[in-house]
Amino acid sequence: MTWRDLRGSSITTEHVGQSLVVAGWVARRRDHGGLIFVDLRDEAGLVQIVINPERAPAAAAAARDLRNEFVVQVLGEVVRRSAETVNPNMPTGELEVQADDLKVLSRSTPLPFQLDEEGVDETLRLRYRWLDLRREKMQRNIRTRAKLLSIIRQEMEREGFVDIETPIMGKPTPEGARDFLIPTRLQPGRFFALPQSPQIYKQLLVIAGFERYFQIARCFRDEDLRADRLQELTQLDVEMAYPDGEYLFALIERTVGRVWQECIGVLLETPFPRMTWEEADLRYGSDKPDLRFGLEIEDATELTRGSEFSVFAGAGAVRYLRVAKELSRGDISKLEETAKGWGARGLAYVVFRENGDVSSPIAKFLSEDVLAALREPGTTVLFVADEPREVSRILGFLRLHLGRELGLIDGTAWRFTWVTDFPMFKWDADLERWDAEHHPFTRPNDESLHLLDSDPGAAKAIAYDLVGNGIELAGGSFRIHEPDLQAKVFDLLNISPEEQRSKFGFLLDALGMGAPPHGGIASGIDRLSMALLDEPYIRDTLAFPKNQAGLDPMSGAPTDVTSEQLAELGIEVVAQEDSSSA
RNA sequence: GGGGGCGUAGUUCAGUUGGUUAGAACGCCGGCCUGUCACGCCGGAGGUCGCGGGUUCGAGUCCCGUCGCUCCCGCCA
Repeated sequence: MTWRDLRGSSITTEHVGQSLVVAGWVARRRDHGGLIFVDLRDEAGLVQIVINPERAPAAAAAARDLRNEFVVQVLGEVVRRSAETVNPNMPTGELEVQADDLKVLSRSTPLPFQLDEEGVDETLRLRYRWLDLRREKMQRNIRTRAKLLSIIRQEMEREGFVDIETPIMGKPTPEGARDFLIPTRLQPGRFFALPQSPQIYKQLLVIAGFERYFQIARCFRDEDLRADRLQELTQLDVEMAYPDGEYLFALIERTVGRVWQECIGVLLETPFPRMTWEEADLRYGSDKPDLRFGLEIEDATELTRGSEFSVFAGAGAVRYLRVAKELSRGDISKLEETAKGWGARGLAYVVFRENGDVSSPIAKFLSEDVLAALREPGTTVLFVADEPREVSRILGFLRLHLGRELGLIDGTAWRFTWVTDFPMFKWDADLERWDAEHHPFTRPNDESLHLLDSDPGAAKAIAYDLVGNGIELAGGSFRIHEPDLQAKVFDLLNISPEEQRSKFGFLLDALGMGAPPHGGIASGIDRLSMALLDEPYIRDTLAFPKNQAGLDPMSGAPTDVTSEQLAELGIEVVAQEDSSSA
């Protein structure tokens, strides 16, 4: 007799009556009615194996010692059980395999945690990641991520984008995040850096004549980790010559649309709506607005200009959120504390009661006209007054906070939007200089070119982000392709000509040798997976993540190295936090 | 760098105003039952209450310190 080998795939009703070889982990074993029942766990879930000692004495003997998580291989016939004997709540379904033979392929020690248990300590999960990954949710996450990557590659290749790898060991970058540095034996005392992004390489590739480039690139940043932040991340990197914004947006919309539909069966409405950065800032206090709920920011700067309330009268902007509810004093003072944590100086409020009363410590400073203009019975108005960007920032935080606290967010909705026309620069008040909002290679739009000299803060970039449910999922820009314009932007960013030469000389040289207009977009695959899977922890979109301290509990990396290794590299470790002997 | 939370059995947790021998569930080991499926029943093993110090007649519990994990702020062009 020939056996059909079904190891690695799953049994369906089509297999009824056939003899098969199946294999998997033993999830449970039960003895009953003289029979031995074994639930095998494989990719598809659980399959029940029944061993009758009279029919298969050898299999029964082999199954006697089975405990959890042995790997076994079973030869047997698939049977469908009669309807009246099937318990509708049965996890193993209506099919079972009647075993003729059973072989233990691999044994297991008792597991450090149970695979069906929720809330297991993350360090333990990471320490035994190979077990953690056997769990249904992790299987789904990792497999879905693979599908996402596959769809992205298909779409990019269909459009003629060429997949080109760029160096992992590169030049340390002066701007942006902290670099991971790599010493090298051949050049003691000198360091490579891991790339924070292939930004300059991709520009060079387009300048080199690869008019459409893409890469699924690994990027590294030596910054603190968060629930939604990694040090080592994966990014779809796209760049093209003669860029066309509409084309790029449509490309991303089509790709994201396919991903959502084929991975989770959600049909996204495209094209995605768009708003300018300024609009996002004014209405949502954020450059990544969560559009799953309203609660938009309203402006009262003009309305309160003549107010006797000095905080309002002297502020650069007075804006407010209107909550459709009469908040209590306690609620409001809690909100004020929270807002102060974000740097708010205070939180003025007016409660318009259903009965027409007005409760507010500042009402006496506001004219009847002002109150009449704001009046909406049964609502609470929360004001923040300060410089415009502060007001935006604080109300943006407050809006999200209230959205969560008041349960305004529709957890089933998918709301995507493009945010366009980012500012070129933001003012760093501490260092008293301009910083690039996006990065130093971003192109100002044509209308903003003349503002670079007169009013850099007002200059807008050809830069855009894709935001989904308040998460930044992609971002890109058109780049500067003229060396003189690039030098001018470097000047504005307070990078001296000498620094420009030493740090970016090769880019300036390349731009000076016939660089075509170019631009592109990049998308964080980890964040995209998070959004797609509705997974609050970015680490659970990855097979082998580091923990929040940047350590790998499984391998123990990073570790000490021998003094010989250090000597070869010409490195001396001066001060070492002594955590090993504690 | 700063703030919050957590740390008790292999795992997830409970543990009262400080009070005898620190408990439960699951897992593990042994036995029984016998078309079971979160099987059921009986029995058993398993603990430096993260670590150090203090207060007290007495500390899992209170205080101080410290370590680890986690969430947040800073930071992440």
